[in-house]
Amino acid sequence: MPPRGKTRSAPRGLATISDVAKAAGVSAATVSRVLNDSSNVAADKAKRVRKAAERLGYKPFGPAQALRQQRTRLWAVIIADIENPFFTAMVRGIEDAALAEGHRLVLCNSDEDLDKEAAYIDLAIAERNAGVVIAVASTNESDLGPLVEHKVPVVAVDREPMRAGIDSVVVDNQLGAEQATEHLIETGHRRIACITGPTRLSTANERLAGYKAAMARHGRKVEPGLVRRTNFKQDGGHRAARSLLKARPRPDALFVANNLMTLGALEAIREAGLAIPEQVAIVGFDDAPWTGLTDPPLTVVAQPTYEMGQHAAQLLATATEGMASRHIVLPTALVVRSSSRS
Amino acid sequence: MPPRGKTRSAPRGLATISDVAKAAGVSAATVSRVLNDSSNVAADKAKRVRKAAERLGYKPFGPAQALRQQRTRLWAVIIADIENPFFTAMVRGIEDAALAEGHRLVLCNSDEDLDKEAAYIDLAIAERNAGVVIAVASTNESDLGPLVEHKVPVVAVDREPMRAGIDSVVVDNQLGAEQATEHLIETGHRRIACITGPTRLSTANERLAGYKAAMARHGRKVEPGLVRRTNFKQDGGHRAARSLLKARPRPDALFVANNLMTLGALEAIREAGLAIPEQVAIVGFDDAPWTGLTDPPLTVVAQPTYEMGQHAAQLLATATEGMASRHIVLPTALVVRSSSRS
DNA sequence: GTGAAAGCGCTAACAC
DNA sequence: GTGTTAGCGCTTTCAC
Repeated sequence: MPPRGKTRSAPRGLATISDVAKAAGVSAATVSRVLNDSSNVAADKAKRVRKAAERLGYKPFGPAQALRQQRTRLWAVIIADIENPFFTAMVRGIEDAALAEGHRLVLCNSDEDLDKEAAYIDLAIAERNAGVVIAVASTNESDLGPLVEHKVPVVAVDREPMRAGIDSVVVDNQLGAEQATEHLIETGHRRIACITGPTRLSTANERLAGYKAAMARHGRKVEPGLVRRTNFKQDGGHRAARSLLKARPRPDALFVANNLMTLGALEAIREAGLAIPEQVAIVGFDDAPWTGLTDPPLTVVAQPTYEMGQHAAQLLATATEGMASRHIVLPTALVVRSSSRS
Repeated sequence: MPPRGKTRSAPRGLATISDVAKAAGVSAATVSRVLNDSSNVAADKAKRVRKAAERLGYKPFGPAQALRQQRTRLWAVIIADIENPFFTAMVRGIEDAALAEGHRLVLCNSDEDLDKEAAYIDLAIAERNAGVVIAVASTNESDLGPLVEHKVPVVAVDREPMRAGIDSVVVDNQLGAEQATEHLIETGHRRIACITGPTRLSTANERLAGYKAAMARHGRKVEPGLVRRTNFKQDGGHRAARSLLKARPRPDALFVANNLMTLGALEAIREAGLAIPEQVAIVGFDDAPWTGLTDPPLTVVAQPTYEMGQHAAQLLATATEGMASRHIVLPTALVVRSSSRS
């Protein structure tokens, strides 16, 4: 038995296109044409259709459209950590822009896990999502191949994927890190350590590269012992900073390449009973609502997170088959507060 | 022309159910029966079907299922502020549980706006979403009627909607606020102010009620001038605290009923150059990654946010037509740090 | 136990 | 310009 009985105008369920057609005295095809203005329809009929649709509260049924057209109006947003305010602000930028384009977001939290990410990518394909915005779990290992093969438009954000030909929106991580490090050098710090993320993330590598570049430019040697790699989470930053602060001679400044890590590093410094910035200075990456209110307020490399999301949505909305890939690199800005200088 | 040519096994697009049927030498109906184990199928045939499906990488096409069954596997999550870590942690709880149940989340940010919320509710209905988790924009004005009428299962979280018969997951806001206020009283504060949210939010009202209850129980008069209502955002907390701190005699303690507001209040206290907790103590509502690292570390009423999300998902997954509504009230916990006592 | 057939709501090709 | 028709992929009767 079909889900509902024979077509009828009784308003139990939602109005369908043929309800509207009947009410307007035209065919379903004409209703479709009017509502998608895909072809010329006589003005009076068009008006009747619109009025009927309005009156019946007609909304086209997404799944039916999707079945017919083999694509939905849903964008999958695959991010690595939904609890990181950085991604959250970005998602908000995507959402605002998506809404304007008539798209909705399916939220996918890959949790920095390649398997979970792959599963979400498969789902996006199986469900014929109209596009995917992804902050890859790994620059080298994340496999965007299936998306490309199935012609699902993809935009990479924050983290640059290995694969060529993918639209992307990132910030100039290296320059941002360079400025942060340079700032620490110029404020008179001698032993500057760097805490960054795993090698599989382009952001972690570029920020480390920026740190090294600044050190080199100022004739400083990069001591391997002063560079730590860990996860991009609070606990990682905490562990790395704790271990760094045990080194003798102790580092007198920390450049921490991620917002949550910075929180962890702050904890570690506090636990060690060290004064900031007198004994240890600290500069973080990415601004957040709380950076001005920590003890002391944090100097950070701010990123235009919301705008990254907007740009990503824009790229997705304008993606066209066969078009050359587009890459947007947004600038960062050093926000100096008191964690780096007295 | 149909979207794809005649059915063929060529693997350009995704495998369909009839591809699997052909490969297994059975009918599409049988494939469906096997994959949904909806009816008995001979063991050998079942095995052939499963093997074929596996080999072809077959994934049922969501929209087609949705069209047939008049419902999707998507849950709409309508929250008021995606940039608030409180909601974010909750969403994560929902997501983890949803994944386990085979559901995906469509993220909707109502932005505390009734129109945006209504639009998202309409969309959830039009798209036949399988369920809705909602933190209403207004206890009194948010209209869940359409969802109920169209039999879309709904679970309210965080904020209790007016409408009866809706499953909900909330915390004991009043008790939490009472304990926070009592703590301020017991640590010797005399003029305790309260900054809470707009009257349209049950959480704002209940937390205010808790404040008043504690004051009353200890024989304190509630001075209207020491109660402020504003939005649940950082700027609201900032403005309210700034104005409160100008009062003479000045309040010597602030109970702030929301996490972002607390950040704003902290700013205001800092700008006024007052020592915390000596000149002004402060207790916030809701814990967050940064609460232990502000200057000074914040005493807060912690909420089980992730668990709220999980419970909401559980309720949604087990919602049954005609069932009595279920209400889960989770406890809060006072986390005492140094912003309330030296 | 299993296949054939119908139809969910929609759009695009085709006729006129 | 507009109606008729077919069919997207799937599930669920119905008939055997």
